[in-house]
Amino acid sequence: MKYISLRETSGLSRLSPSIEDGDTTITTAAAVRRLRLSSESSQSLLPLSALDTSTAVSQPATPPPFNCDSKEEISNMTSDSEDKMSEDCMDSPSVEEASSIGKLGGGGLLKKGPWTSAEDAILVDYVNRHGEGNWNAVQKHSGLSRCGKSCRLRWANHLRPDLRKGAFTPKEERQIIELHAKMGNKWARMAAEMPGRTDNEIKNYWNTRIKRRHRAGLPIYPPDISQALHENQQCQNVALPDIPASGLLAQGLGSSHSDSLMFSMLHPPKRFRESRESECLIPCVNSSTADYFPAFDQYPDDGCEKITQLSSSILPGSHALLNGNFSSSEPMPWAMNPELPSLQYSDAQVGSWGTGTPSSPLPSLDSVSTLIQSPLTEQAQSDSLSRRNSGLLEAVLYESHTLKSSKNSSCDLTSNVSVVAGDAMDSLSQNLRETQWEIHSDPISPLGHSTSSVFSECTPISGSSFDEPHSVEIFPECLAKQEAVDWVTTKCDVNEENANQMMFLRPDFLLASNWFGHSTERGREHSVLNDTRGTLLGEDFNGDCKQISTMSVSDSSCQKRGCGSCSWDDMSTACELSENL
DNA sequence: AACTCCGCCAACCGCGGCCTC
DNA sequence: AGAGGCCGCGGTTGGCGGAGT
Repeated sequence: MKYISLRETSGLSRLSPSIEDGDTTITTAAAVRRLRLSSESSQSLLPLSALDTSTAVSQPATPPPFNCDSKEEISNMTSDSEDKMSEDCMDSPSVEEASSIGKLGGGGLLKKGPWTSAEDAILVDYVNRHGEGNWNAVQKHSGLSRCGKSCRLRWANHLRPDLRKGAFTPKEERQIIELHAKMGNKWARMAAEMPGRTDNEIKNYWNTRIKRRHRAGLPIYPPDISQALHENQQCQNVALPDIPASGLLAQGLGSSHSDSLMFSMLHPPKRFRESRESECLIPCVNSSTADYFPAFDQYPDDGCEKITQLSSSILPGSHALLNGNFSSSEPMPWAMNPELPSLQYSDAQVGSWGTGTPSSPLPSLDSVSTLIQSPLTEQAQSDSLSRRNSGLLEAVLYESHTLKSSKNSSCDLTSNVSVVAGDAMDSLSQNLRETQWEIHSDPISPLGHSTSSVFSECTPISGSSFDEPHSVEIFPECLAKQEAVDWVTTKCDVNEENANQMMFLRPDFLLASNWFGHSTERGREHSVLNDTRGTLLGEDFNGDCKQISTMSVSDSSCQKRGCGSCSWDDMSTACELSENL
């Protein structure tokens, strides 16, 4: 027989785990009644077997006297809710707090802090009589000195009869991971997928899990999920190249501004009352995820921590993790790679794009959102893990590869350079595919030294969001980069129809063009360009860029188009040129 | 036993969307 | 159209309790 200790004085919430212990699941509302029953018997220990969960929902119109966690409270209980509140507050541990905020109830200042069982009972009673919603009326009509928000939160997180309290089961943990992989930090959506669980629970679980794993230097997601989503990405996001240049630019260079633009455009609305439109954002994940993560069971909870010890420094590029602050609005390290298009391109994508999938429809916003939120992983991680395997290089190579295919003969990109680049890309991709996580520990790029340092000055590129304040704090250059990007994006009126024309705005395209290469030739005029380039891509970029530029300039379809002489401070010219393409 | 550190989690806060007037 | 209220979501905070020293 299990007993619930009633020594707790800070509300019911901390009783819940005890109640939940074992397979028994009862609601907190039921616990209210339990406590009431226990108070009547004046027992300090309540036998669980005596609990009756069936009565949790039906509350009497006038709550009978009930226990407020202490015998003193019991003796002070009256049938009047406000009196109960007063007594409860006087006896509750939050009395100091309550007194510190002034008069309680009756239109006075609203109480804050932990809920007492008396308040819980009042709220439960009110909801049972009037139903959910109209939370501001609770305070008016029930005597509770709590704001509507607080009432709603308390009800939703603790008093709802259909809540499942207690620790997450391994199955639920797996589900959370999968859902997070699919949705990012959409806790409410995740909670909707997990009946009986609240967004707060899930959020807390995730945050603590992230912290734990971060401390352990382990990846957030088990390799299986990474692999599954990676594969998923292959069959989902084949049309990214068709995304307007503005989007890619925003993606590629990221920033608080362009990022927000992108997210406002690409992320589904916060609310999705109408439907679960995103049910199939990642069909493979969504549908019977266990099928897609067959090996995940071997990583219950922290089981996967046993794996990938090889990645001693996980996601060094993730500023969130680096900071020990897991903040949210960014997708998780790999659920958030809107920053660089290159990081979004899986090897398979590159392959599929390279081989051309012209019929591929433009992804829906949701799918794009999914792409941004969930994908990338090995590559992004390897990118971030590997100083030698910058995503930028892949972007350049990819772009070269893509241009070769998409432009066909019109743009003769089938030069040796392109072939070499494509081969290198294939090689790199193959390497990535084969080595998977191992690459993290020893990511020897087939391209040897590369643009490794390109992004070293701006870590967010390797898998984090730009919209975090601390990212700016740590990487002040990002601000300047953002400004440059903003400037570019605002200077040129980009629309989807001109996406191809505006391709030159894509950073990878820029890299492949001779814009940068010519910068030195034009002397001081292009100091701005140099600065911008350095700002955008990091100081170390220059050296690496020369190589890239040299590579690309040789075939330089861009050069033929005459856009090689554009400078960042003359974007109107660039726009004009784009129109003439 | 006393103290500190850390994890967990309930609750608060700010923001933004929706709805009504 | 827009102002205000309501509601929900996501991020953050602070308290509690357990573990470690």
